[in-house]
Amino acid sequence: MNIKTLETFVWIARLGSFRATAKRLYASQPTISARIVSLEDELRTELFDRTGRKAVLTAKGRQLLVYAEKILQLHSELLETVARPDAIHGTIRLGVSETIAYTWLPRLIEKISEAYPAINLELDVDISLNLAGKLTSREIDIAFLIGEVNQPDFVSRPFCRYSLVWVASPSIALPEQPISLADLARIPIITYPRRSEPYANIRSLITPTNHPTQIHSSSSLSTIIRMTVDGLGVSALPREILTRELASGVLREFRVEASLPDLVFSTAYSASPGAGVVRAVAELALATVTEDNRIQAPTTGDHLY
Amino acid sequence: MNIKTLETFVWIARLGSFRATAKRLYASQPTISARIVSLEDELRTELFDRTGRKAVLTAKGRQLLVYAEKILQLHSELLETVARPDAIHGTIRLGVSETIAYTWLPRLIEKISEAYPAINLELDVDISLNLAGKLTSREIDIAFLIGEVNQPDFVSRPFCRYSLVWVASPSIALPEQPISLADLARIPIITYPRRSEPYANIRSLITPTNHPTQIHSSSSLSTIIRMTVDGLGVSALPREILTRELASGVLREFRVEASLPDLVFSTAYSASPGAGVVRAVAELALATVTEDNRIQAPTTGDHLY
DNA sequence: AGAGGTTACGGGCAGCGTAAGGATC
DNA sequence: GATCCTTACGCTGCCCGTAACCTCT
Repeated sequence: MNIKTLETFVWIARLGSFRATAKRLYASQPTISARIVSLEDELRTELFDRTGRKAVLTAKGRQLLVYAEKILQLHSELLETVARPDAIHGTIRLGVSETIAYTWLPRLIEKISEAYPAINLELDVDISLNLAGKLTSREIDIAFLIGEVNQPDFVSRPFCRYSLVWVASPSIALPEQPISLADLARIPIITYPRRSEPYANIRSLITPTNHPTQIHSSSSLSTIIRMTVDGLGVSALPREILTRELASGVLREFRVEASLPDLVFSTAYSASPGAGVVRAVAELALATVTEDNRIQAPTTGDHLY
Repeated sequence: MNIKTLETFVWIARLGSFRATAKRLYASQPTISARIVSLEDELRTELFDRTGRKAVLTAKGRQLLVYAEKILQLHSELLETVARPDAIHGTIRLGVSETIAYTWLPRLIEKISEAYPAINLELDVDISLNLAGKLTSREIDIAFLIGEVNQPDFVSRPFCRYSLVWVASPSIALPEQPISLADLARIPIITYPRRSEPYANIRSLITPTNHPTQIHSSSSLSTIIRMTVDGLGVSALPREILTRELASGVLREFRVEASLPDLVFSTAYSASPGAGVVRAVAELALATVTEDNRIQAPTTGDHLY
């Protein structure tokens, strides 16, 4: 019995599937089978019922799960405590919403590589709704997303807030004074994808005007910015991702009578034990934000993508 | 990192020696070295200071020890709980005083092989004083001995009691009535080794008579019996080891005015974690005694040695 | 010199991936 | 038939023991 085998066992218990575990642990499916067989041989007990679509724990398997999770928990605590940071290795799957990717993600990644040079990061940029789904299906280990993940077994903590500013190309004539919602509704709006919180906020903002406003949405922030710069519409975005465009004058800020709610981002990750490194990364993320005590623009003006 | 490596680490910490650990774990000394080197490489930390006569833990090593012992503890609990009994394997070093070896040790061994067929037993028959020493130096895992082991980190529980009967060869003329201590002191006495509790008890029994009694002692119970049968002296032994001799009439019981204290045996083993199987064997030993609710003679009249 | 740990090296076996073979829905 | 796990098999790499070497007391 070794720790790798116990980890395999725990992941099968979590995912209900040998195949998914193989993918999760970057191994072939027969390898996963072999590990469990060896564990079952050693304990002379069947651990999973493989008939049926999902691998389901037997009674003995449930007993083992308790111990295995405790051992994995201790093991990862051990690594955090006694290992020198560069000895902590492995792959962490990071799910981030694009706004994060545009702002302080580069700094976070820098911090992570600095603190844990041997950790491999896998980035998955997606909208928050999908990130939450990927988190619960354990396709990613930790997410930085809009809103909170209100699932049992998941830790979710708000950690930064962006207020949105309305911007438009100078080619669109707009007054210095705040414009009314009715006026806003007559201009095409480019924003985050449908099924995202900002989209819903804008939708509910202009719905009362009863105007059939054109709303373009894109899952790519750089596309939103590009379209706005090209004068295809106006958009409401965090000021932090627009530093270059506002400085060079290709975009101009304008004001609207009604205000949009801020975007509140949280970090979320599985609360189940054995994910000490993930928790450490979450702490690092929080520290990265709080050390400046406020949100800053990325150190470089260049976008990530 | 695997459990075997952690176990190796813990044993070096306990014994202060790579070499002793190699012996303890039935491996070569370079193998032990290699395991620790690999652990140190993985954690990128030095765990032992090898200069000097003893291997001594570094600060990081002490941190690791805490986790390693917890993990080993969980691992052995896991084996006890979820493994089918015949899957529990390994070697247990059993230290027993000869009286135990003569009486219910065969039944205990039978019970152990029955409950845990894959466990290897290593027997070490010695006098109780030496057993206590071997226990603290971890040469044996569990001991069944006279008296208690009053050491920190050791569990010690009394579990059976033998009263001693005086026996002599019929060739020695002795009255039916109890004889006085003065009379007893005139006969050579054959008993347990010096530095043993029974020897001390007999010594203090006859010292008041001020008679220069001949006391023969032997570390071999069968020799004591043989000498007594041959009429070289009388002896005080548990009735349970004399069933054959008393039945065949080669020994006869006689009474003495003063009485000797009973021999109280206890089981003792290390209280430090990671020795779950040892504890299980201790429980089994207690059960073996208490199920009959009294001490019995061995099922077979034949002696072990 | 002797006790104790490290280095060097060759052999065996455990564990891996690929490919083919059931079983269940 | 699709999905999922098991079996078969060849290969790689790790881990072990032996032997020689180094380093303190």
